[in-house]
This record gives sequence, structure tokens and C-alpha cells, in this order.
Amino acid sequence: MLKKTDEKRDVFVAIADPTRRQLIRILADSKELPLHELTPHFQMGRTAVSKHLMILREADIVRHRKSGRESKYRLNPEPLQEVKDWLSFYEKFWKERAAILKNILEE
Amino acid sequence: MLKKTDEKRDVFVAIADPTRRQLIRILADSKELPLHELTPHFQMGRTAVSKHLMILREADIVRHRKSGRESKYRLNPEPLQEVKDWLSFYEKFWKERAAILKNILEE
DNA sequence: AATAAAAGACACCAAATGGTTTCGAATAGG
DNA sequence: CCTATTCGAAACCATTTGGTGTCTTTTATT
Repeated sequence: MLKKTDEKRDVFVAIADPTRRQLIRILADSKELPLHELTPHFQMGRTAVSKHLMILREADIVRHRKSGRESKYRLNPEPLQEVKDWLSFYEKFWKERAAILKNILEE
Repeated sequence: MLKKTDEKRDVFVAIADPTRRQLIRILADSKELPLHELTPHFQMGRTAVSKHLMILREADIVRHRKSGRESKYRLNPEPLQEVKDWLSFYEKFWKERAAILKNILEE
């Protein structure tokens, strides 16, 4: 299921899954969390959450640090910039459309 | 493979595929294109491209119109706003980080 | 009227995805 | 030292995904 850790995972694919977006959200609210504190937020088992975290790590959206027997995860938001850059190209299109619609409504 | 056309497709899933992002890009550059003009941009066959367009339609990123024997597709960028909204929450995180890094470098 | 072009519908397939359970290794604590 | 906790790795499984080829229908063109 997983690529080798050193292989880069597509950021767009990484954020496509709702579980992974929720993981990103939870990690945004706290500096660092071990796996066993992340797991109870979800219905699925620990291993499944761990796999989602691995996919986020492959996209470098999440960083990893071992501390004793715990494995702590933290958010690294930078790769999301790529999505933002991609979107910025299309922003002008929907803004144009919104402007046109606004003009029509004002007439 | 496909959901019923009236079922809403997740925008994040729709943009996760590179072929679909390229379709979005091509359609951004032209008002409207029939399937047989979109197909030669890709290595895959017509049916595959058609399916990708269907997924984009289910996410309402692409609109569809039949004109004679042609089937014309055009971009509808509005749903991308949802991605932008999602990103905007995390923007402050990477900007903070960038600022911290900048300060360190300036010392 | 006959033919060619365009596209949708469908059956099919291999590979990827998202989950599970089981096992073993490392660490913490009584 | 023994036991419990935490986690990763691996095998496994069902479903989804991304592609193919074939067939039919509709529409243009000659």
C-alpha cells in the first residue's frame, strides 16, 4: 500500500482523503502528538491511522520523531503551498465569474 | 467505477489525479472543447478521458453541453473555492514558520 | 441512402487504496 | 526481572481506481 518512505508522495493525493485532512487539522491544534492520542479521534484501528500518517509523511506534510516508545507526529504545513500555488492560477477565473454575476444582479 | 451523475463527488478527490488537473488546465485556456479535441493531449484512449471528465462533472468543476454529435466541456472553477477555503486555515501556519526562518537567517 | 465521425454504455482487468489481524521489537514501570 | 504499553511490519482482503476494448446510437457528410 505504501511507497518507500524516501519516495515523494503527491501532496494532492495526500490531502484527498478526509481522514488525512482531519489528521492535519488535529495536528494543527497541537505541537506534537503520539499515535495513541491521535487514534481515538477515529473509528478505525491504530494501524490504519498509522498508515495515513505514513502517507502524510511521504508528502512531508507531517514530520515524525521517536521519543521513547512513543512516536510523535507534528504538522509541517509548507508542502500545502504547492496546492495554494496551483489554485492561484484559477482564482482569477472564479473571481471574473463572480464579478460578472454581481454585475448582472445589480442591473 | 463512477457514481451516479447526480451524486456529488469530493472536490479534493477530483483534483488528486494529474490527468484531471491537466484537463482543468486545458479547459481554462479555452471556452469550450469537445471530447475529441481533448483526447489527443493524452496518451490514454478516448473512453478514459471521458471518464475523467465525468468525475470532474460530478464535482461540478466541469460543465457539459451536447452540440450535434459533439459533447462540449467547459470549466466551472467555483468548486475550487472549497479547496482555497480549506487552505486558508493553514496558511497562517506556514507563514509563521517562514517568518521565524527569516528572522533566524537575518541574525 | 450510405458511410464516417463522435460519443455514451458496458463488460472487463490489473493495480492501488483503505481497512483488518497478527506478530515481534523496543521501552517504561511495578 | 517481568509485564504492559506503544508502535511498526507484514500478510491479507474487499472495494475503488484508472485503464482497456467492443457495441450501439446519434449526427454529419458525400
